Amino acid sequence: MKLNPSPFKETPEEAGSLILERFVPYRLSVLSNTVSRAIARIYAERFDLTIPEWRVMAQVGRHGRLTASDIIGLTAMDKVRVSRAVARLTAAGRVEATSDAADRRRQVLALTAAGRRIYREIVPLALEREARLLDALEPKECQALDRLLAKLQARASTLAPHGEGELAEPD
Amino acid sequence: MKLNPSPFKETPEEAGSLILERFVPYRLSVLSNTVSRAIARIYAERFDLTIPEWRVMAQVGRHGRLTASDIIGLTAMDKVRVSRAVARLTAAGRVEATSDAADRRRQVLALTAAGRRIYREIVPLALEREARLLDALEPKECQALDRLLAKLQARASTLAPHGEGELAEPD
DNA sequence: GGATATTAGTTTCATATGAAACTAAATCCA
DNA sequence: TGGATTTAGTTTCATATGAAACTAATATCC
Repeated sequence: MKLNPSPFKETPEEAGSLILERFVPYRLSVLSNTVSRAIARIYAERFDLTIPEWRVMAQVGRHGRLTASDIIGLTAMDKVRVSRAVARLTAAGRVEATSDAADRRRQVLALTAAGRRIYREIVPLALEREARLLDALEPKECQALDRLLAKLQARASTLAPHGEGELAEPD
Repeated sequence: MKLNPSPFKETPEEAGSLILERFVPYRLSVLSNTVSRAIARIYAERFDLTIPEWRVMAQVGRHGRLTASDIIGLTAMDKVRVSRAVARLTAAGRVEATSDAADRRRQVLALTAAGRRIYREIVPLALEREARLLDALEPKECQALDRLLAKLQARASTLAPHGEGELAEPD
């Protein structure tokens, strides 16, 4: 299969040379980290929440009762990260874990009243941040972004070791 | 200023609710990490290089003689990360650091012969991975991606604590 | 000239990460 | 039934990270 040359290095001098600032994996990494940092700050400062914890709360807040395994499937995080996030959330009284009577290996998770309160507070803030980011784009560009992210994720998952995935650092 | 509502949650039931899988910061994070993982594997397995080291080599390989400060400006990495990457690269004999006679706080970095050899080997592999990723897109979409990444990065930098930036983890 | 403030880069320290090993509970299957 | 395998989740351990403190050299200001 002939690969589509990147449109970013069309000029002849650039063919075969690598300019990091135009290298898409690098750009994605820097962008993702800039955005994450901005959002993580809200979670951390106002709610003492890490990103893994936020993801757990987002899923439990939306879906109701979930097990850790469900969350692993829903959040692209590995089980160690989920386990630790859940441990911290339960310690903080934001999530309650009750062991499933039908299968006592499983813990069914649900937000506590305090957890729900925080959830209701965070969601608008998170949406507002996202809106502020997307506000840099025209509505059509937003739709294009949606499609591009989906296509790239699908492709990237086939290139990755395991499938899709999350890790701590980037290029 | 009225914020443009995200086009991904137009349906009324979704307004004000947050679906993580559609949340752009989350999607960016997962995509970036999937891509990074796939590329980092090449660097690590074949060359025993970390991503920070790869970035340093990419910049020194392209620009010739640079100081650590130059690299900080060019790579969105903080000085600790650059310092460690450079230390490992010099220990491995891939980069040579000579202290600048004019300002002896500075170390001027350059690839050694071994470093250049590796650099020439990696660049095509990295470009090939990028091409394989972008090959999921139409040429027009590639151009759109280029523009979207630029716009989003510009906006994100204004939302972030410091400016643009890199960190270890994401949402 | 010489005290003070900056700048380049390194080290320390506390925290986050994930692969691999582990524990406990189900499930398989003979 | 009862041993072997799988699955849910936790713990261990080695590594990566970055804020803050630090060192050394230069620039500034009087």
